[in-house]
Amino acid sequence: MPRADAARNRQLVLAAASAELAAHGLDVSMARIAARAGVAKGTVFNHFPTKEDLVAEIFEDRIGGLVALGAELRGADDPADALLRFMVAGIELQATDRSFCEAATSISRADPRVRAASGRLAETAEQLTRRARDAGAIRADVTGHDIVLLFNAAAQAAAPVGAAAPGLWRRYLHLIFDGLAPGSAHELPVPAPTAADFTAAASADPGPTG
Amino acid sequence: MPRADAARNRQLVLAAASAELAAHGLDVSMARIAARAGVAKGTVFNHFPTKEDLVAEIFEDRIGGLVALGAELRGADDPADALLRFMVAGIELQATDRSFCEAATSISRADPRVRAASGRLAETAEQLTRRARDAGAIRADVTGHDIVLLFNAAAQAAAPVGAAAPGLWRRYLHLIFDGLAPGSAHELPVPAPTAADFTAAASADPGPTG
DNA sequence: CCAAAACTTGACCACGCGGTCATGTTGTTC
DNA sequence: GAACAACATGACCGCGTGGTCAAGTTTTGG
Repeated sequence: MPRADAARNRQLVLAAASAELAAHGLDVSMARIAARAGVAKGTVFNHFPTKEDLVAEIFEDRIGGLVALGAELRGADDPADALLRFMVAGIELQATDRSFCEAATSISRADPRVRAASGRLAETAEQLTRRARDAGAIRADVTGHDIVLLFNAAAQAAAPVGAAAPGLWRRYLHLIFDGLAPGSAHELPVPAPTAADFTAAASADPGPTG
Repeated sequence: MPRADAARNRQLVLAAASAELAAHGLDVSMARIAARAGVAKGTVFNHFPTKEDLVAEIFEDRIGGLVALGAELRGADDPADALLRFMVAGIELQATDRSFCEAATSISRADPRVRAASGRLAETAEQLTRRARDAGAIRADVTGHDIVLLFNAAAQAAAPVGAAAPGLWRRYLHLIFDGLAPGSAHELPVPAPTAADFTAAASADPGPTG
């Protein structure tokens, strides 16, 4: 059993890291996180042997939250609305968390815990998508993987203007949602990505430093 | 007049930097660029007093290419097709160039040359958008700024799978384009961003390192 | 109350970064 | 070809990073 103060410090570090990552992205230094937590740098490394470990734990938690929400929404009355709410949550995560929107393209997809959580997220998205599709609310050629990737689309579209137009991502979410409607659907020129594409990308991606 | 070999070296550095930035993103070291160019590190700093200068020059050039293409397309027969081609070019720039897709959110929007080029790009996008709108090819509530921001949307949506599914961005471009159609347009919940939003974001954005 | 285990601490290390500069080399000019 | 300016070079600097560790401090079980 861990010591009482150690457990408390662990939570302090997690909270500090979460806040710093959200505010400044993946490039925050461990020293800065330690300072915010009110502990020494060594203490941080005591609880998390490496920076990647810390980040992975936070990411796992955040993705887990999304998965939980998705599970709730699976029982909602209106499948289209459920899917929309799911997307809102996913995009909001990226729009309000700098590290999260960076991470979509890079690091920590290599971590097994994060990859497992991402897998669960994809599955949840798939189920919500299927329900919406079966209800005729969205076009037939869109998959759960598409939905997860479209999180990035809306969040990153609004990212360049940042805090100057805080809710701008909603504009692009709804624009994309109109594109998901079955009404004006033209045939898409490229097949949807498969789970294998994601794993291949995660292992092949050399990260920012080639 | 510059010396002959100096001019040649300058081009070598620009070419090397362009390739390295595209391959490895904004985080490439100046040493690496110098090595690729076959010159010493000091030579790079001789021609470009700072890393930001080098990057800005390359960005200015790339954006300039897009603007030139947009000017051509302004005279095309089919306004909707012209807009689509313009978007293809813009997204392709981001999809094939790592630094470019990172830069959308951060650095070097502070550089006056890059900002000027971005301004010209926005203007070009506005004109192409107006033509498509006047022709009834796209919904009325979409602006040129939207179009530029949607470059990010499609490129970043496909980014996580990276090289595992090379043309995937085309899928999301067409999905977004379906959302741009006037047919299934629902009212968007947030107004389009203004030019002021961009300038405010550029000056307020603290960059990756808070 | 005490000793052993758990934990914290901050100085410390090696490294790679952007950037500088004295020195040597090369292209240019008359 | 000489002499000067323009340029190339790579050792070097300060800095911040992720990560380590011996020594000191606390909590805990008996």
